[in-house]
Amino acid sequence: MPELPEVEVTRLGLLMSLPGRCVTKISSSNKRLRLPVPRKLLGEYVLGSAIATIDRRAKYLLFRMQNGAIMVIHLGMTRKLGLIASTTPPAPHDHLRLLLDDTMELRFNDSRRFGCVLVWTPREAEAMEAEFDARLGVEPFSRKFNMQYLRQQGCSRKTAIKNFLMDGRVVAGIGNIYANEILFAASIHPLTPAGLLAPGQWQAVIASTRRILKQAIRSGGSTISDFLGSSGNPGYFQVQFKVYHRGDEKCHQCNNIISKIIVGGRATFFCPYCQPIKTE
DNA sequence: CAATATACCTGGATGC
DNA sequence: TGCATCCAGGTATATT
Repeated sequence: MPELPEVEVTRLGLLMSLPGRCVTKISSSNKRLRLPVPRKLLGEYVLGSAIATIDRRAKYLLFRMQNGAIMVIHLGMTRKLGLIASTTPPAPHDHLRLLLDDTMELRFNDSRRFGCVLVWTPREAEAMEAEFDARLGVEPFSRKFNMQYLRQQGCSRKTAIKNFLMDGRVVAGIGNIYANEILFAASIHPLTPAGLLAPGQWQAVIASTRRILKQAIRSGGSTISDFLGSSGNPGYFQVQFKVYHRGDEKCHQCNNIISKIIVGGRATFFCPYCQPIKTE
């Protein structure tokens, strides 16, 4: 389930060898992803062009082409985007394959088809990116992710802090797993209404978010070499989960039992002792 | 306007 | 063993 850290790890992996490579052939499945794959635009603006660099915004990867076009890829749920030897037989659910001039292939495999591929032409790229950017929340590692912003966004909202953190229009890149882990690290009960957080709790949210995401990126980064394999990269952060998927197990911090509840339709894990409802 | 529900999709786990 | 059912989860859209 790619959230910000997994997308960032993917980006860092691709950055090691993709910039400067020219796309020499494109094949795509006829399956519709979240949106149809823009085969025509891929042929016009990605085929025959070199990849300049790759950026990330929220959970999206932005492949900046040397001709000014931008190819946007969202990994959906399945986190399989990697460089593979072009001789490797195609796998089921390979939806996009970009052959490169060094005989490697960039393959996007998305069995559940929750991902998407977009192409912005050189002419429209700037405007599209600005519009795209405006719809998304602040990046957790940017200066905009600060107490003033969070209190201003959160003050009038009754929704649970966990839903608030997962709202991509407020903060970019936090999904269900990291929302659980961040709130444990911040000692905040996931059901606490966002509007009732005390200043110290907002500070804890900010610090914990950055710390957890950074740790996760570092742990995932240790498997970057797996990008050259065919099996995707598992990363190592899951062994560090403090609460996610640990319902009925003991809290590592206090030995009490981790609770599992449903918040906003999502499985939510927390330690009732370490994360009391408390709004100072 | 905020909050909640639903649709999209497949593979793996679980239940009978 | 095999079949049905549920669950996972990001995001756009619809509904309350």
